[in-house]
This record gives sequence, C-alpha cells and structure tokens, in this order.
Amino acid sequence: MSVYPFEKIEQKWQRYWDENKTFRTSDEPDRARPKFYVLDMFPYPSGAGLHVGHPEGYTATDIVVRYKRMKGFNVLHPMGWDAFGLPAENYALETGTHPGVTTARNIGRFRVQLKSLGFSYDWDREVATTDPDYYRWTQWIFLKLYERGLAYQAEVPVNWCPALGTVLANEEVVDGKSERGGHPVVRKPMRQWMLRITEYAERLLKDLEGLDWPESIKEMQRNWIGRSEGAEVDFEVEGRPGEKIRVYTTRPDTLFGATYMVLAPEHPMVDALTAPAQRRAVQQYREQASRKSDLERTELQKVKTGVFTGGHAVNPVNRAKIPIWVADYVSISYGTGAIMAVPAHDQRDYEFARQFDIPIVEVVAGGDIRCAAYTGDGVLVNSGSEWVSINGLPVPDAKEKITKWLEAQGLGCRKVNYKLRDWLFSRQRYWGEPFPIIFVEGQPKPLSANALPLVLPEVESFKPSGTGESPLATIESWVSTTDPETGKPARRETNTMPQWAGSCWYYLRFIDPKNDHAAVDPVKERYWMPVDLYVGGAEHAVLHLLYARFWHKVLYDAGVVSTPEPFRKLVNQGMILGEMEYTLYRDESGQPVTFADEELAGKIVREERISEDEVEKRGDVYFWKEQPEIRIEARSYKMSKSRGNVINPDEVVRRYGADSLRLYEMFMGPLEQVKPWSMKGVEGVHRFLNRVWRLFVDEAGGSLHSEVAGIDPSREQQRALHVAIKKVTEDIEAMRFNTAIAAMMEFLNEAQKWAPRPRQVLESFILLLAPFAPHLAEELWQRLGHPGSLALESWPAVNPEYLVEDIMEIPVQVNGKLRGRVRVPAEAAQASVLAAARADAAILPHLAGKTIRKEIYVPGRLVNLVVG
RNA sequence: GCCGGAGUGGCGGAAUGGCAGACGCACUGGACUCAAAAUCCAGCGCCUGUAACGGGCGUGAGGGUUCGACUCCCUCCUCCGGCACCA
Repeated sequence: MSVYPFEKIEQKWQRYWDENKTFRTSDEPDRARPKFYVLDMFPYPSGAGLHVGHPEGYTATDIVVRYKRMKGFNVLHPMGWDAFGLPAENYALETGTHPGVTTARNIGRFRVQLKSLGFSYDWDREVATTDPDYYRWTQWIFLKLYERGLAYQAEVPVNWCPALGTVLANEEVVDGKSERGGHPVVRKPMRQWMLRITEYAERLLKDLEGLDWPESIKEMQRNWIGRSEGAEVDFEVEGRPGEKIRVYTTRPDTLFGATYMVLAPEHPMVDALTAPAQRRAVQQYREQASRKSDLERTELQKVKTGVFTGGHAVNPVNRAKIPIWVADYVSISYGTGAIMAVPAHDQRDYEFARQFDIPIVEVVAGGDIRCAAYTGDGVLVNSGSEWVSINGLPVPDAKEKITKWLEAQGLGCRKVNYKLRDWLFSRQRYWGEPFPIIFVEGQPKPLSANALPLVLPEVESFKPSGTGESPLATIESWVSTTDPETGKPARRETNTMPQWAGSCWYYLRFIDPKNDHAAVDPVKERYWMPVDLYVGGAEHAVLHLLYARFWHKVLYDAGVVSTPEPFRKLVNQGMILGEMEYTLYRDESGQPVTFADEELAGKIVREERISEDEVEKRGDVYFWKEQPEIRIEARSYKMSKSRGNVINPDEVVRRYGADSLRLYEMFMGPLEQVKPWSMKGVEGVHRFLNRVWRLFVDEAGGSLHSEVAGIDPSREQQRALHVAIKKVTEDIEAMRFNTAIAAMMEFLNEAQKWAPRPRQVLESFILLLAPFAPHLAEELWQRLGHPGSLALESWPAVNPEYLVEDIMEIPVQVNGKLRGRVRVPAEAAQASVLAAARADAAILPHLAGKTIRKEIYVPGRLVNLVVG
C-alpha cells in the first residue's frame, strides 16, 4: 500500500515543468557554459504504445541530463519520432485509414506516455520525420548525395509477391513466402536507387578507432564492412587468346595449389566459356541458381553444387591448365565474381573438390590434406616453376613475393576488398520520403533545392499498383509533370526512401529544428556537435549507426557539418525480458515429464506454468517439489503478445508511479545487460520511495515531519551523506545507476534512525535523488520551503574530510585466510598495525609454534601474515 | 563454423588483485493489531561441531601465476547476442 500521493505529485510537477518550460534549451549557443548533447534513439510510434524497453534507455539519459544540468552544463536533450514506415502503411491497406492519421494518433499517444514519465526533454524541439518541414531536408541531403555521385540507379532483384501485387521487405518474407497470407515470393530485378556507401568503407572502418563505443558494436561494424587484403590475378582462357578471367584472392601465396576455377552463375563470361557439350547443363544450373534467394543459396550449404563448363584457364604462375566450373558458392557481388580454387587450403574449395573428384595439391606444409583443408600458417611447398618460385617461404613472405612478381609481370595487382555492399535506397511504398528526382526523356534530373519539399501527394487507395511500383505510380496527375527549367514533359520518381533515411540525420535537426533556410545552422552545429552520449538498443548496432555515420561523413565532406563522426559515446541498453517462468511439461496422457527428454524424443507435450514455490533447485537444475524426479524449465522469455508476458508501462505508472518505474528500471541491474522483469522488484523500490517520503513528511501527510530540524549534523551524519554523494556522483558518471540507487538506500537506512534529522543533510540527499525520482524530489524540495524547481540547483560536492574515520577496522589474514580483525587509529603506521595484528587474541593461536615468514600490510585495507 | 559477451545464494545483482554475497526481492521469526494489510525490529550461501563461540567448503569445471584470485593467464563446458560459402 502506498502512503505517498505519487499520482497527484507527478501530475503537478509535469504540469509545472511544461508551463514553466523548465527544460527549454536556449536557441543561441551559450559560450559561458560547457555543452552536453545527450540523445536517445527516437522511437517508431507504433500502435501498441510504449513498452518497458523504451523507458529504460530514456531514464538512463534523463538521469545523466538532469545531473549534468545541476553540474552547470548547457544541456541539449531532445525527442522526436521516426514516423515513416511499413506498419502504418499496412494498417492503411487493411482499414483505409491514411497513414498520416494513424501516425499522428500514435505520436500523440507516445508523447503523453513519455511526458507521464517525467523525462526532461526540450519539447520545443520535437521533430517527426514525416513532417514536410523535416523531410524537405532529408530530400535536400539526398540531392547532396546525388550531386556528389553517391546516388545512382541499378537493376536489383527485389522480393516480388505476385499474389499481393507488391514488393516485400526482407523482414516480410519468411521461408520464401509472404509473411501475410503465405503467398510465394520470387526474385525480380527492378530499377532501384543505390547509395555508394562502399566509397566510404575505408573511412567508416578507420574512424571507428577513436569512438567511445562498446567494443562489440565496433567489432560488428568491422565485420559488416569486412575489409580484406589480397590480390586480383588474371587467368588466360585456353583457346581464346587475349581473353582473361580476373579472380580475387586473399591467398595469392597458394596460386600453385589452384586446381580449378569457379565462376558465379551470373558471371558474364560463363556463356562464352561453355563448351557445346556442356551448354544444356550449364544453362539449367544457372536458371536454377537465379531462382534461389541469397538465403536459400547459403542455407543449402550442406552439399555444394556446380557444373563444369568444359572450358579451361591457364594458371599464370606455371601455365597449368585448370578446369573452369560454375557454382553458386561463389557470389557475383563479391570480388570479381570468380575465384581460383585451392582445395588444399580453403574449406569450401576442399568440400567442392571432394564432391567432384578434383585434385587437391598441397602448397603449404603443416596440415594433413587427406583429412581436411589446412588454412593455417606454414612453409610453401610445390610452389615453383621455371618462371617463379616461392618454395620454402613462410606464408606472409610468400604472399609478398608472389604479389610483387604478378605486378611486375602485369598479371595481377594488390587489391583491398570489402564485404560491405552499396545501400539499396528505394522502396516501392507510399509512406516514405518522395525522391526529389524527375525523369526528362528518360534521364534522371534532380529538382532544385528551392523546389523542396516535394510533398507526398494524397492518394485514393493505398493498394499496391500491381506492377511492383509504389502506389504513387497510380497517381497520374502527380507522376506526370514538367521540367521547371525547360518546360519539357517529365515524370516523377515513384519510389520512396527507406525508413533509415529520416533517422540518418535527426540528431542534426534537433540542434536547429525550426530553421527553414538550412538543415542546421552552422554556428549552432559547431557549438553542439558531436553528440556526447547516444543511448539505444543494440538492434541498431550495424545498420542505423553505419548509415548515419555514412551520411554524416558525406555532409562533412560537403561542409555542412564540422565533425567527421556524429556520436562520440554510444551505450546500448540491454533488453528487458518478461518475468521468470517455471514450466512443467506433461505428455499426451497428462503425465508430467522431464522437458529435456521429451524435446529429444520429439513427442507432443503440454506446457503448464507453475509458481516459484512449487520448484526446488538442486545443483544447476530445477525440480518439481511434488515429484522431485521431474525437471522443470526455468527461464524468462522475450516479451511478446503471443506469450502474454508483456508489461505495460502505463499500468506500472498507475499502480506505483513514474518515479517507481524509473527507479526500478535503473535498479534491475547494469544498463547494458539483458534482465528479467519482476513486479516484486518494482514494489521494492516503491517501498524505498515511501520511506523517503516518511523521512520528510509526517503521518498525516500534510506538513514537514517534526523531526526535520535546522540543527548541525553530527560527524557520523555528515559521513553517511558524503559517502552517498561520492558514490552517487561516481556512479552516474560511469552510468552505474543500480549501485547509485543502492548507495541512496544505504543512506536512507542510516537516516531513518536519526531523530532529530538535520535539514541540511536531508536537503543534499534530495538533490542526489532528484535525477532518479524527479517528481518526488521536487515535491519534497518545495515542502522544505524552496520556491520553484530544483532542476538548476548545484549538485552536492563531496567533502573528503567527512569520509575518513577516526578508527579503522583492519581484517587480519594468516596465510591468506581471514582469522580476525584489529581496530587501530586511522593514522596508525604500518609497524603499529602489524604489531596489533600479531598481538590480537584471535590471531595468536594461529601463530603458535610457527615462524612469521612475511608480513603484508595494504594500508587501510588488510594485513596478511605468512607463517610456516 | 567464426566473432563478441556472460556464468557469483532461492531470485535480480555487488565486489575488477586485498573482509565474497553491498543493495533489493523472496523466505523465517518477533513487535504492533481483535485480526489482516501496511509498518518496524531481527535472521537469512552450504556443511559441521557448539556454552560463550568456532571449524571446513564455496564465485561454471580443471590447471597455473601470487603472500593473497570472483578478479590475471591457459584448457574445457554451458548460455546469450551477432555473422555465416565474402574467396
């Protein structure tokens, strides 16, 4: 049961902050104060409303922001909406409701929910990616990309669903069928816009080094970019003088071990190389491959497939003739689309060679190629010819020598490759930013910047056009236009931009959200950038963060922004799982069974939720108390509607208040970690807030508690306070919110014993609590007699003088085992501490009859006596 | 398969070379109450002996470094996340 009127207090202060614009950040840069820009990943305003994962990161940043404000920083902390996207469009398809209507409704709900949690955003800076005043500048940035040759068109396969008459996003395709309806999906090439992110691959890779990001995220980006060093080598084609096949390899040292060559099925030279006898087989194979999606190609990896073309290539190092195969384990989009296959030293080539009985020649000693490919280091063997030899060299030297030789002979060259592909930047959808492009006589032409925004037109129906084009293609009056320069007839681009576009630069717009002359004012940009702290989910580890970095670098090159990287420090909050669940399994006859056995047997089992006290743990395993031989599955699951374990933050706020929700989410454990929800845990922190309330307010709830007095605090009281100040300050700086809260709980446990309670100490404590539970803190601050908000009060400073104790208790170990403790004055010297330890009653028996061989004293921490 | 991260009481977690289990939850006992809830007080890793009070074991497993290891090094196991024919 609650004693403190959190509902009244929270509404009161939310209204106060709103009306007084307490958290408004001035439009003009404030050079007198250091700036601090804290950004949350803005949400997609879904119809389901906020889930408990949102407030996790948002509370963390809010604590940092409120703390920094009190520390005297000029803080920027904005919020907005990533509002384009598929769900609204799909909803429009089902109900006929305009996505703009749905989006506005959802934004309204999200805003109310976020405000109800007391986050200190500057709401005057709110932006939505769907607002024409916003996407005008998204389109403008696209023009910058286009001008710089970074946007181009290409024919690219899409997921085409004939039954739905539309193109589907990858996540809408499940096992080759449409997610909605289960209709077959095929791959069909369509004209698309691409962004040349590959041009920035090297910089995107290199600039990761200087970022204060989690190592795992940097590593994921590095893997995604996938830089490799190697060589391109030209192979002549036998019987076709002058024609060459270029391959890419990271192992030029193994050239002498190349026993065949593989071309991707889509390789342009396949036809020319195919011998008449093989033509049928090759054609059939290529057709088959073209129908497979990338996923199928890789998922059927158990058995490698391929077909011999009948043609041969000539190995440039020894003039050996090797057969040319076509196989789909080689991809056209990486390297040159052709490889030299060295089965002895490449796992994939090894499998293929085994499959088709192709010779395997060892060229690096160290493995046993009869059993497996050897990819390790070693010394080169079998690697000489009358033209060149690398025998006897270790792998790195062999690479170097052969590459130099190839370059000198004009047969090849050093080459760096990336796994990163260009970014497919168009979608055949309505609810996205229109491209500021028209086609005049079939040629693309950018609109001029002052023609922006190109507003999304109203449309009769959100049904797909049926041709695979976006619904925009059906609005002839919009598509058909004239070139404003020449007056010639023109047609508009009907593709729209992907959802990533708007989120690629929103952090810049927050700096200057109302500017209608520029995306962002350069003076303000230089003041605020880079973002000092960016918090969001790890699901955006690669795509959003890589795309945003790419755009940022383009804008940097274009002189629009002043920093090469947008986000200085990045933190990922961990997912919040549902409550712990204990599951008992029963077979068809209702008999309880141990879940692991039944899973293996593949039998049908029925799940039954049971409560925690029906379960007992033995070792690492949980058992059912009723039948102790039956094992129970104990784990927590991702929250999902279907599992019915979703926690609604509104409900938590209603029952315990926003401060309790905030505090609980921070108290659960380290921010970055995955952790299960526990309603009991919410009650725990709620009790803590109640106790804080009762420290200040009497039973009747009206006035200040009579024990709160303007007296001088004792040394012990000062000490309790300053220990808390130190811990909370350090923990906020390091974003260890769970231990900061624990420190405040420890303080409260002490302070509850005090009567009377010195007001000065209590006031400092309220300031410590304020970033975590701002509503309660504001209310108590006011009741202590302060007019207005505490948001800009100074953060309490630690006085180290209060941290030292007069007497310290030093644990004493004998041979590393704790045997007692001695109490000595704080300033005691090593010799006297050791003497006290040796003389201690608890220690003496352990020293009896033994010699002290070594004495260790860690000042203020511990004594260890080594005896023998 | 490869790359990251993590394994600590009944549960969430704390301690990053120096007293393992802070803080919270759950649980047990007590106070208050006609009673219950709330609140307050006390206890709470496991085993073991006991009169006060000890002793042994213990941070996924095994080994190593050190006066001393949850913490550092090596090998292995399990779980989570990401990538997966990238030549």
